Amino acid sequence: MKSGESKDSCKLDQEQVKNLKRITSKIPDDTELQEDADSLKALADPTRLKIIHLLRYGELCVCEILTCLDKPQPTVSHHLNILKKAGFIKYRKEGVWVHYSLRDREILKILDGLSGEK
Amino acid sequence: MKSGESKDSCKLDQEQVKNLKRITSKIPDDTELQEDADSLKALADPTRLKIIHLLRYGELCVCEILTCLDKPQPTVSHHLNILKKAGFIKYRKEGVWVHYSLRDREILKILDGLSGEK
DNA sequence: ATAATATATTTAAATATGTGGATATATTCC
DNA sequence: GGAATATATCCACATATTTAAATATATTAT
Repeated sequence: MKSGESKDSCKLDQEQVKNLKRITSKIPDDTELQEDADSLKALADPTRLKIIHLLRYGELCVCEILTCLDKPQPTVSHHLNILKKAGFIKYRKEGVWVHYSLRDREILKILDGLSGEK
Repeated sequence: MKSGESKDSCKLDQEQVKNLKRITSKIPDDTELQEDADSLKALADPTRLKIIHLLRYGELCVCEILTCLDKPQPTVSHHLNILKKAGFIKYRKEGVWVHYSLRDREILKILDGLSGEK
């Protein structure tokens, strides 16, 4: 193998290289890709998806969410924390109670876009 | 603690219970939630998001994708496999070359819905 | 103050996932 | 048939994630 050649890649002709340069200039940079992946990762769990769906109809306190989820309280608290850090939900404290709600209903479009078609 | 009470949940009044029943009857069942989570998990990786973005402009063979990604070939092959299993991409063999393309442009709506707002 | 309640944090174990080297397969060319 | 090339699979390691028990915190009621 001559120097300058990569072991992993193959021979692309002039036109392909030109096409790839055009494409790569249009796609999001690595930072944005990482952020988007992190957002999706926060959604990519059945328990957390269920929480989002529950909150679609208005705010709920943790104990209400708990009764819908059939998971121990620390587990639910952990998932709420992940959704909060990702910016999908917010909370409002009222005495001992903590009421969670969606921060922005835009996520619902993503969820609705998932079911059925792909 | 009396029998019949759950340790993890708290006291909900009649109205709250009624409200929760109404809500839970509307949300997707656990099977669908799991499927949606699996789909999102397949997207929730920066390398795979980049592949989807690259394919937005038309089909590409593996070696073209390779030159855009700066990752060793087995790693890229693995990510392509995950996207294929999840149903986001398809391939077309042409001799030694394998050309990948989007199976449905609906995903692009999800990606475009991510950037910026939340 | 003490007790009871709602929620969060800590921690550890089990499982899943990303990565990449080594190797296999499959197709084309000579 | 043998060499070269494009891609896939196997495997092992490192890291991340889910789960849940134990414990802590914070608020309210007595």
